[in-house]
Amino acid sequence: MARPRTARLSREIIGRAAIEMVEDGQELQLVPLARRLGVSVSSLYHHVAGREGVIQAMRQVLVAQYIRPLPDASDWRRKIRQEIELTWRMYADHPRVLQLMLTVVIDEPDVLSVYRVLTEALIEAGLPDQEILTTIEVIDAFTFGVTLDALSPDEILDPERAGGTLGMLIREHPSGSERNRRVFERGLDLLIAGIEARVRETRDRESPTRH
Amino acid sequence: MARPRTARLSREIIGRAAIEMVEDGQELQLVPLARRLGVSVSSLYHHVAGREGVIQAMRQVLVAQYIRPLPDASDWRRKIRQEIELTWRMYADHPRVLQLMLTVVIDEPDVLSVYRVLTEALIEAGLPDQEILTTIEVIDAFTFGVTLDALSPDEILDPERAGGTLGMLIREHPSGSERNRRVFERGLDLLIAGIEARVRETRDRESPTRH
DNA sequence: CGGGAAAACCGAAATCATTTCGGTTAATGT
DNA sequence: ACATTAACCGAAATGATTTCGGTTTTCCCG
Repeated sequence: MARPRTARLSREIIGRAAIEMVEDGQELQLVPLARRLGVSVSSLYHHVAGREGVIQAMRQVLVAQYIRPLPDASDWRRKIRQEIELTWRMYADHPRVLQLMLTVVIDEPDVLSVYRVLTEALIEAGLPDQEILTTIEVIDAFTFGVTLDALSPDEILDPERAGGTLGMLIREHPSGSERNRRVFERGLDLLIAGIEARVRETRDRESPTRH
Repeated sequence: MARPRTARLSREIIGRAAIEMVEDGQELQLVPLARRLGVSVSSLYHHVAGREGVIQAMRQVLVAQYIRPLPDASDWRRKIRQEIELTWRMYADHPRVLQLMLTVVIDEPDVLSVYRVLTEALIEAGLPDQEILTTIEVIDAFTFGVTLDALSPDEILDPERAGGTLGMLIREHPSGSERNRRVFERGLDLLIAGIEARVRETRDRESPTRH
C-alpha cells in the first residue's frame, strides 16, 4: 500500500488515540497504537518523533482542550484560583498522561500566560515585587504536587499500622478523586491566606505606626 | 568465570552505582551499569528484580542516607520544617533519581513516621481534627512539587518574550538550586502562615465574642 | 497540462534493552 | 566430605523502538 487518497494520520489524531489508549489502561506502545489507528508502526514516524513525540502530541491535545483565556476576575484571589484550576483539572482528568509526561522533556511550555496572570494578581494583592516570582513558583510547585498526589494509591496509609489519632483520622478520610479535590482546594486556601498574611506583614514593616 | 571468592555485588552496591550513573547524566541502563560494576548483566538479577529493582535499591540507599529520626522540637512550626526538610533535601540533592522513582511503584513507603510527626504538630497548632489529614497531604504535595521544580530547566521563561513587569522580575530572579531553595522556604512560610490563619478562624467561629 | 518534488504510507531489517536459562565454580553447613 | 545454595557468566530469547528503501498519490510550478 502507498499514499492514501486522504491522510489517515496527523499529530492530533495520533495524540488523541494515544490518550484513549493509556486511558484504557494500556501501556503506551507503538505497535498497539498503530494497530488501533489501522496503520503500520513506521507510518507514525512521519508525523511524530518516535515515542517521545507521541507523548508531546498527547500533551498538545490536552493543552488545546483545557487551557483557554479566562474572563478577568475582579478579585486577585479568584484570579489565582481560576488560573490554577485549569491546569489541575487537566491533569486530574488524565493522570496516566501526566505520568508519561514526567519522563519526557517538555519542549515548549505554555506557562507564560499563566505566569502573566499570576503576576498581575499578586501585584494587585500588594505583594512586594521581589517576592512575586518565587511566590508564583510556589503556587506552581503546589499545583504540580497535587496532580501527582492524584497518582498515588489510596492505601499508602494503613489505619491499623498507624494507630492512635492518625489511625482514626485515616478511617474517616475520603479517598480517590474526592481526596485529591480537597487537597487542591485546601492547599490553595492555605497559600492564599499565607499570601494575605505576608502582605500584611510587609505593610506593617513599612509603616509600623498603623498597627 | 564462576562464583568469586568475595561477592562483588549486593543490593546496596548496585544501588550506589546506579545513583552515580544517573548523577553523571547517563541513562539508567543495565548494560552500562553492569560494565561500571565490572560484572555481567545477568548477574544483577541475582540481587535485584530487574531494572525496577535497581530503582528500588537506589531509593533504599537514599532513604538510609537521609531519613533519620529527629530530636523533638518545641515549636510545631519548627517540627513541620525539620521533618519536611529531610525529604526535600534528599530529592533536591538527587533530582534525577526522583524522576526515575516516579515511574516505579513504591513498594514500602516510609511516610508513616513523617505523618505521625506532622499530625502531632498540627494538633499542637490547634487545627481541628477533621482538617489535619488533608493539611498534611497539602504539605506533602507541596514538598513533592518543589522537588520536581528542581528538575525543570531554568530557562523556561525568557525575559524577552515575557516583557513588562514579569520580564523585569525574571531578569533579577535567581536560578538553579538557589531558586529551588527559595521556593521551598517561601512555600513552607506561606503554608504555615496559612495554617495559623486557619486556626485563628476556626477558634473565632467557636467563640465569636472574643473577636 | 506535464513533470518533478514532496508527502503518506508500508514491510522488513536493524538496533537496542531487558529478561531468562543452563552451566560453572566457590562457599556453607551438617 | 558431600549435598545444597550462592554468585557469577555467556548466549539466546523476547519485545520494543527506530531506520531504510520502495510505492503510490498529491501538489505545485513552469
